[in-house]
Parts: sequence; structure tokens; C-alpha cells
Amino acid sequence: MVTLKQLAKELGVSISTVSKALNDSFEISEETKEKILALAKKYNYRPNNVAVNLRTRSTQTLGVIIPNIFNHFYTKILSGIEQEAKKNNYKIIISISNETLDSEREGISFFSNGSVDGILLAPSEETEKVNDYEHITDLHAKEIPFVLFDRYSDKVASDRVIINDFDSAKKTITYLTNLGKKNIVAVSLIKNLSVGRLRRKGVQEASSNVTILEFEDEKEFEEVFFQFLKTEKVDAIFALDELAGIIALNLARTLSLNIPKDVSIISFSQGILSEYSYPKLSTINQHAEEIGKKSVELILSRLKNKNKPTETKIINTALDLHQTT
Amino acid sequence: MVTLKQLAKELGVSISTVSKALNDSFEISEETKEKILALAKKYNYRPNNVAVNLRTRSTQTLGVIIPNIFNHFYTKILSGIEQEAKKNNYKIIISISNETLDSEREGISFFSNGSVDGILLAPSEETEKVNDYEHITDLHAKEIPFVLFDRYSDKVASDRVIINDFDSAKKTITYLTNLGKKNIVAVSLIKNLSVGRLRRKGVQEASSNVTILEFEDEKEFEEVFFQFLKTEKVDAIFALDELAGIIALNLARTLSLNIPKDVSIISFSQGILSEYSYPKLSTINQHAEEIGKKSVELILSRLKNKNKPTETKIINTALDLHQTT
DNA sequence: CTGAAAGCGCTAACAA
DNA sequence: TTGTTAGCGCTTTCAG
Repeated sequence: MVTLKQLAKELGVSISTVSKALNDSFEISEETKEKILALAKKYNYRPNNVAVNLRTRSTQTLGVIIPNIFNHFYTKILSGIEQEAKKNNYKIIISISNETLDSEREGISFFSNGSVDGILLAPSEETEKVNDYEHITDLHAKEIPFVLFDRYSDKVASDRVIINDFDSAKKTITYLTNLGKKNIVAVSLIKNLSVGRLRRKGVQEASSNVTILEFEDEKEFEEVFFQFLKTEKVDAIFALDELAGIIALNLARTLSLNIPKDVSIISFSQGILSEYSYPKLSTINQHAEEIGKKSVELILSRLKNKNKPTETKIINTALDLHQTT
Repeated sequence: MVTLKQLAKELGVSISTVSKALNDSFEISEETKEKILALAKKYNYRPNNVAVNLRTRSTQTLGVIIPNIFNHFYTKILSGIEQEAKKNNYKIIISISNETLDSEREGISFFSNGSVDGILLAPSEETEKVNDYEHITDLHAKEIPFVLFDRYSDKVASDRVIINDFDSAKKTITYLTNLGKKNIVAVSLIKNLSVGRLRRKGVQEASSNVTILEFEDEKEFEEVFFQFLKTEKVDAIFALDELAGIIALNLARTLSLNIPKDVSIISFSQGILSEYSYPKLSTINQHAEEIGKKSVELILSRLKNKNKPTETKIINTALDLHQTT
């Protein structure tokens, strides 16, 4: 890679003259600028990013830690983050925690050496389960700005971008009730996540008549819920996460239940499975890309003003009705 | 962030002594090392990555350009890349081209300023369509090592990690033929991609009796293929991409065809849609994570030896039979 | 065993 | 308008 030094030498001018010319400084004469620009172009000069970073003490890079890259919801958030970052001339470095605390700690440590200007983070399932947020609050001491998205804890004081899970769940139950549904069952595969708890609370708040079934894993869910559907009267299923929704749908079809006549299904969505399910699931759309965009906006404004009070952005959901309702 | 300078000052030693001690150099006495390490720990010292990068002229970072983050296949590759990179103490920076040439160019330019040691790249659909690879071959002039994965062109001399698409398609048709299938139709939504062409060629090579239907988009596919299934005799569908497989499956079910009795379906897979389809699709598994891992291996070995001849790694597929065959 | 000094490539204050 | 110089934080050669 060609450097300022080499350009300067070849033109017989000083390094700072070249630097200023390339940054279009008013101090440099048009004539000099031109010849410098020409040579820079000829050699396809690009300022060494690492050197610029060191000198300016900013990396124009954001670190992103996501729990699970196979979850379409996070992929969409990531896409939103990437777009908004690119728009603002920021790069993103990604670390995947795979829902484990260790990996998340590693990711944070990875980012805590000046590689990034700020961090966007959705805590892992394990982090939420063991309720240990020290590695995150430590970021305050390290003076690394960060934003929590999707998942958060009251233990961590920070900017946040979240979904109104509680309200969405509540409203959905009310919606089903108004439809005349009497035997609603809510199913969940995310009982350990903060969002899972919020959604469950929303359900409970809306009605005490709803049966709530929460499962550790898909297998348990399939076995137990299959029996449940076979023996109990159910006219509506509300899935608190997309996987639960899809599996419930498939189980109902296996039992030859008529959807939506016998039983309606509405599911929180991540986007892809429900879109190509058959029949197409009615979903609560979470505007994931919006979450990503807002997270970037929030961290950038935090970067500009480190001392402003923390902010919580709430992204609203939308009920997208399709063939299962 | 605390620096070497500050540690040195507080202990009344030189910067280089601190540096050496922290790097566990044999030149430094145990005693000195201990007190330096203790202080570093107390202040939670972390070497400034940017400075280290500048000094060592290596960033320990790989740039990854993927065409589409919503495609589970690429997500899996990304996961493989991330794991293997982490294992080797490399970071990854991600740029998403969204299947457009412009975005891809931008990504490459983004990475061409010393931010990364090497680039992993799957060319965009548009790049393949207009057949313009100059921005990629330019990397040779810039002396930035790169590896193409999944998609490639003969126009670009480089290390590659690819799938044996041709053979897989060929073998699958043979497999269906041996099953006694007489009216096989191959469907594709990826006719413009190099892998799409390779798979089609594999089909053609295996048998001239297979009807091949290629479509521009999902809508056209749904309309045309629905009519086709209604009017033509079909006892096996071979989908050259997962989306085509899922849609074909749903269309067949809409027509109440018995699967797999009336019609067998096998599809190239990306992993997630087929896994949760009902009934579960038989797929050609592409070992995406393996592609990611091998790509990292390849670029790292290239980084070690810039002058070795280019290498092409072929990842084999596996036929995973489920309920649709 | 420890320290001084150079330098990675760049920006920017200051001097000329 | 241009150049000199210092310095970002670190590694490493060389001298002591």
C-alpha cells in the first residue's frame, strides 16, 4: 500500500502538504492539490485506516454481539444495524455469543481494547438465566458506550431499544377473546428469556382464563402439546415465539384440525419460518430491522454526547393476520 | 483506557520494560514481571489494539462480504467463519452486498484501506449476471489476499471453496431414476447464479428426460408451476434451491397430491425452511458451516504464504432423506 | 536485566 | 502556501 510518505517523496513536497491536500484543506493551493490528487489517484492511494484510527482515536466501528445468528429475528436486526451503520460511515464487527455467557464475555473483552467506538448488545439466554450482568456493567468503568437491544435487565443502566412485548401479548389475547375464542392456550419455548416472561405476563394480565404451557425444548413441547391438543378443548393457540408457532401449527395439522375454523393460531414472529409455513401463520411482526436502525442511531447519539441521560426506545409491533386466524 | 506509558510512570520503569513484561519476555526478571502484571491487572490494562495493529502491520481481522444475510445458507457459512476465526484469534468485519454489484464494490473498497488482513467473498447475483469481476481482480494489485466461497468465476484467479453442485445434481437425478421415477421435473429460482447453472447442467448430464423449469421470481413460479402440476404427469420434483423446494411442496399439498406416494420431492437446502416444513423435506445438505471454516483455513494459510499456488477446496454434499421421498 | 530511541502512517498545531 | 515537529500507543533493535 502506498503511503503519504511515498507520495510526498515522489512529488518533492512534505508529508503534511500531501495530507492536507488530500483532505482538501484551504491551506493548499489549487495547483499543488491537483498534482497531489493526480498522483494519489494514479497509485490508488487510500489512507491507512489503522493509522487514522490511532491518530484520531476513533475507529468508526461498532461492535455487535448477538445471541444467535440462526434466528431470523436477529438476522434482520443485524441487517438494520449494518444498513444504518454503513449510512453513517461506520463499520460493524460481529461477535456471536451462541446464547452463552462465556462467549458473550469473550466478545465484550474482544471489543474492549479500542477496536470499537461502541457496542450494541443483546444479552444471551444464559446471561439472563444466571442473571449476571457484571461484564456488561463493567463497560461503564471502561468508558465504552453501549446499547442493549431486544433484551435488557434492570441491573444494567443503559440506552435500550426494546419491543413492547407485554402490551403486544396482552392485546393479542384481547383480540382473540373478542373473536369469541373461549379456550385459548398460550405456548412458549422461551420461558427463560426476559421477553418470554414479559409476553407471559401480558397474557396473564389480559385474562386469567388462558392456559399457559411453557417448555424447555422442542421435543418436550411436541410430545406434551400433541397430547394436550388431542384431549383438551382448544379453539385458539397463541405462540409466544415463532418456533412454538410453527410446531403448534404442524401438530394441529397432524391431528387434522381445521385451521382456522377449529382452532386459530397467532404467533410472535421472527419472519422467515412463518412466511413460508402452510397455511401462512398470522403473526405479531416485531419490526426487527427497525430495532437495528434505532440501536445504531442511539449509540451514535451517545457517542456524540456521553453525558446525556439514558434513553429507552420502544418499537411497536404489528398484528399481521394471514390464513391461521 | 490505561496505557503502557501510565503503567511505566507509576512503577518508575520504562515503557519498553512494561511492554516486554506483559509479553512475558525472557529479558525481564520475575520480580519486575510480577509487579508489572499486578498493576496491569489492577487497572485492567488491555493493549490498544489499534496501536498494536499499526505497529505490527497486521489487524488480525478478516473482511467478509456476503450477498444475503437472510439466506440461511450464508448465515451458516458466516457462523462457520466466525467460529474458525475466533479459534485463530481473528475478528471478522461483515459487509452485506444484498446481491448488488455496487454494494459489493463498496464493501471491497471499505476493506481496502488496511482494516483487514484478508477478504472472504461470495460474489453477488448481479456481479455474476453482468459478469464484471474487475473490482475483485483489483485486489491482486492491492495485494490483499482473498478467498471466494460458494460462488466463483473463471475470470478470477484465486483460492476457492465451493460445493460440487454439478455432481450433486447429477447424482440426485440418478437416484430418483433408480427409484423408478419416470416424470421428473427440476425447478429453480436461481437460474442466474453460477451454482444454479451448474446444478442445471448436472441435471441435464444425468438425463435428457427431465423437464427443467426455471423462474425469475416466486410469483411466476407459483402461477406457472401450479398449472403445470395440475395438467402434467409428475412423479418427482427436484428443486435446485430451497425456496423452490418449499413452494413446490406447498403447491403440491394445495393440489392434495400425496407426498411422497404420488410425487417425491428432493430439494437443495439452506437448512431452516426445509427443517420445519411439513412434511419434512428431503434435502441435499450443503455443509455450509464447513464452507465457512474451510474458507478461513484457506485465507489463513494464504496469509502465511502469499506465493503458493491457488487452491480450490470442494465441499461434498449429503443427501438427507426425510418424509418427501 | 533495563532503557533509549526509532518508527508504523497519519493529523494538526505551530513555525516559517 | 508550505514545512517542521510532535505524538497517538505500541513493538523491537540496540545500547548500556
